[in-house]
Amino acid sequence: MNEIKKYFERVVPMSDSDWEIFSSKLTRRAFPKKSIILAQGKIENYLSFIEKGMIRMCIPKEWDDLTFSFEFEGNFFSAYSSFLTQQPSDYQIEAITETILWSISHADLQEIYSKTTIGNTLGRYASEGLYMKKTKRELSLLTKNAEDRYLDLFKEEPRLLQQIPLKYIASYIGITPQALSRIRKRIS
Amino acid sequence: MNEIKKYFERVVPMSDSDWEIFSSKLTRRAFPKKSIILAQGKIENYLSFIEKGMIRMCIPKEWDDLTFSFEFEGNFFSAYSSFLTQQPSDYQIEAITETILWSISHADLQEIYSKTTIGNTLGRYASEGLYMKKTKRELSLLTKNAEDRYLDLFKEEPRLLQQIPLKYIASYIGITPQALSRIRKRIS
DNA sequence: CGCCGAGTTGAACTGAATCAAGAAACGTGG
DNA sequence: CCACGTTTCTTGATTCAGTTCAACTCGGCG
Repeated sequence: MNEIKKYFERVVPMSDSDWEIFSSKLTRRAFPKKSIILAQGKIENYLSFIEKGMIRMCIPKEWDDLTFSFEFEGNFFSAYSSFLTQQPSDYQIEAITETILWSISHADLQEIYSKTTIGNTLGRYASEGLYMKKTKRELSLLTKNAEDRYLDLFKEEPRLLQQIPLKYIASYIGITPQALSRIRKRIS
Repeated sequence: MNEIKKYFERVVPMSDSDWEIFSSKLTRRAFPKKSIILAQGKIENYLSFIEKGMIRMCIPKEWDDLTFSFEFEGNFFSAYSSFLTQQPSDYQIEAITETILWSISHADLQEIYSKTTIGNTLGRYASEGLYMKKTKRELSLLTKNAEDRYLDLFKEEPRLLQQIPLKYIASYIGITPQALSRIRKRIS
């Protein structure tokens, strides 16, 4: 759980009392490999920090299961739109490996927003980060070919690509599993 | 300027005093056709409402000028990342036609955030909207072909496609001008 | 043991890029 | 207001990345 405090303090200094308020709201949640953390159509009630494991966000029905993002140890995630609007989520969140989360509920987070000054800073930082990540992906999809997108992903998260099924990576990159298989063969 | 109040009130009710505070900070800015509203590398100082005209956000150097979005009359825009972080903008903003904006500066907006309760609501609403727009575009780029993306754009904003140079639309869709020319021919 | 999902490989096909050249529209100066 | 050069758009021919369909292999699990 100490990892979470470190994460915050990379962004903004946090007083002991702020941390006290925040950490008291955290709930530990564990998910086995391949389990569903948030089903499509459900309302996202949590903002979660990944202590261990990795997850993917996807739309299972779209184009035979489309992956939109992966998240790994030491990062926050949420089905952001659903969490903010409290409407059913278009996206599904799945645990790729066994995963341990520290989660804060929507209601508790609102309370933190009202009780601490850093709440809003962190919230804005989160939304900025998400936005910029999407922007980067947009640029990549528009200007790069599949091979370059694969290499970019590999460069960022080499350790993970070992553990993630090829078909998920392919759908994230925006190509078929066959095409990715050929790319891997070509570059190795 | 009354359009702006209407815009806000679609989102959240606004008291007269809130509106008074807000509107007193608005500056009218006019730009001729093809002029640069914000050059790449400059820091975005404004959040702007389009009273008249249309703009596009682009990266002029990337892949020979890549268009990321269009914005039209009755909407807000900003080089969002630059505005929030007050760092130089990767994007350039250009007036496609003659354009009239009502703009609020970064400093004034901070003041409004502190003076009114709706400021934060509106700010969050703006970032949500931007995020969801990007998400929609991501899905479109991953699952649809160029022709469908063109038809989608046409469906949303038919009046505009007349006025926007084909090459900008092509780069927004993610194809070459030649390919878009052929698509237009095919579907007409 | 046998099955089933995941990955690999091959062959044919297709949407879009690229290269190239001509036509139309546009703006600027004489 | 026309003439010129420049930019934008169109059209054709060729090439290429990635899809689709199909068959085969491998590893894990009931």
